[in-house]
Amino acid sequence: MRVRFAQEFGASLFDIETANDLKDALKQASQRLGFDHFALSLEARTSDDADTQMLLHDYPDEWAKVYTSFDLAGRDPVRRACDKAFGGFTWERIGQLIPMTRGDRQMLAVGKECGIGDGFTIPRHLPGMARGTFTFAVAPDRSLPHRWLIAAEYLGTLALTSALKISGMSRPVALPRLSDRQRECLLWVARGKTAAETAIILGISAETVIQHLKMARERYEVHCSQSLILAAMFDGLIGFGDVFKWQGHVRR
Amino acid sequence: MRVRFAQEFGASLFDIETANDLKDALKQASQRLGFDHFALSLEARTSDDADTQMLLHDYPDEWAKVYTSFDLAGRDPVRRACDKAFGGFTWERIGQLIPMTRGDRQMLAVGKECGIGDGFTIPRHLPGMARGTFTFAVAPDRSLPHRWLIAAEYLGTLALTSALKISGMSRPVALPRLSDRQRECLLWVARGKTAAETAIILGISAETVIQHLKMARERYEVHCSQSLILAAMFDGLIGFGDVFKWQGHVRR
DNA sequence: ATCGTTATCCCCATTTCTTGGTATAGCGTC
DNA sequence: GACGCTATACCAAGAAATGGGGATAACGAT
Repeated sequence: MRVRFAQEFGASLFDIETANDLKDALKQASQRLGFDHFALSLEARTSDDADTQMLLHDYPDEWAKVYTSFDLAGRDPVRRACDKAFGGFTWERIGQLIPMTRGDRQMLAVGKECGIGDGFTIPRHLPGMARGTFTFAVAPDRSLPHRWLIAAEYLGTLALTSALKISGMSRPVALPRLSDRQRECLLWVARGKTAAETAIILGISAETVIQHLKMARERYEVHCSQSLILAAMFDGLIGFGDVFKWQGHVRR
Repeated sequence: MRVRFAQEFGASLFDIETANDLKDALKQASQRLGFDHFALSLEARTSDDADTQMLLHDYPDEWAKVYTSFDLAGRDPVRRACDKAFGGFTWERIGQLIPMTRGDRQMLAVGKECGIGDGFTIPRHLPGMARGTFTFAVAPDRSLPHRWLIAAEYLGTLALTSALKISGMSRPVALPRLSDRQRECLLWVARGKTAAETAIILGISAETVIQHLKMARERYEVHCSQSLILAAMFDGLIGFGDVFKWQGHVRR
């Protein structure tokens, strides 16, 4: 029974200490569950140094080559859907999670040509700390083992937890802190106001607003307002609710 | 068999449209899985209204009263642990996830006095959009059904997904559609590139990039790049994963 | 065959942002 | 009292975005 296997396998994961061992174990486990391929991707913000990135997979070389050389990561619909789902999703459901462009469909088609048919992807996020996905995939002529997706999701979660442990990420990085005024200015800019408009709204000089934004950018070590807004939003300093709700009525 | 039950129950969740129906269903399901209590908490940032907060539970009145009146949410070790775990965790494992203070232990003890013994909590996050937890708990004299925690985690995830659907609702059509090129330009701008830099990256003229962005703004009926980025991100056209490197550019 | 969409390119005028400075004042801490 | 942080305000130069005009070509669908 697959669920029991997943449980036992999960227990064995706790002894794993290197990425290579993890990869081997995952390759075995994914096939045992009825999949042809797996891919684990983890991005964690570690203490002071750079961020940790881990990518383990047994995708066909062809696909990996196409994916990296054509910079497909930037247009991967699977990755975008990961920001919309609490739990694992089969790729046929992506269209329900996000709007699919023609290019998106084409990308999935190219994947099929390279040996990646249908897939099941598990997204996991720790705000401001880590983001990971685990994908199980089957060859184009085969179908997903729907009965065992629960076991697969469990296993994927454990794999990501293990990967997080391996990547040596225990301490959270200190988030940049903005002053109240800085955040306030940032929020109005995120709402689409210019610095001058924000100044009127807050009842201060436009130069001051510019100064606050300047300081905020310095703290986040970015050099444009777009990056500042997205970084602050990623860290939870501002949210879509803050940005959209003030508009009074529904955007859609 | 519990896993099959969880699957069937999960399917039934998709028809639920109100929080009350969800609560009734979850009460039944949690008991069927061998738990005494459940609690679902969801903070979602939707376009409708303000931020949505949903709290469904069948905890003893006493505990609910203590929890809210003493504002324990701010110092709840379970909540803190939720920021550290990719998957569900039993409360006995909290100490491995976060440092436990005396006050933390005391809080769990108070919970026991109110009828909440051991628990299993499932944390789920969608950066910038939603944060939710689902907890299964048993009475102080009973122990968690460890064999069915996999089914429980699956069920909890579906419940959170359902809650998100209920709170956000309204996913009609009318999503502005961007062409692939427009989206591509938008993505690079969201990554902090200027139009000129984007032009070099894409191998086209800067004027063309500006034109694509112009068209994209018109389709979304906004007049600045900030609003365009946020709107596109809200719709899932681009995601945090797309923005924060996967190409070697590190956000510190 | 025409229409709509997409992608590409160009010009111009104006506004806004970004970066580099400087400066005063209040507030709390050591 | 000195120090650090915050909020406020100003100046100047250059880079970038925005909004208003254009145009050509390829492609697919009606």
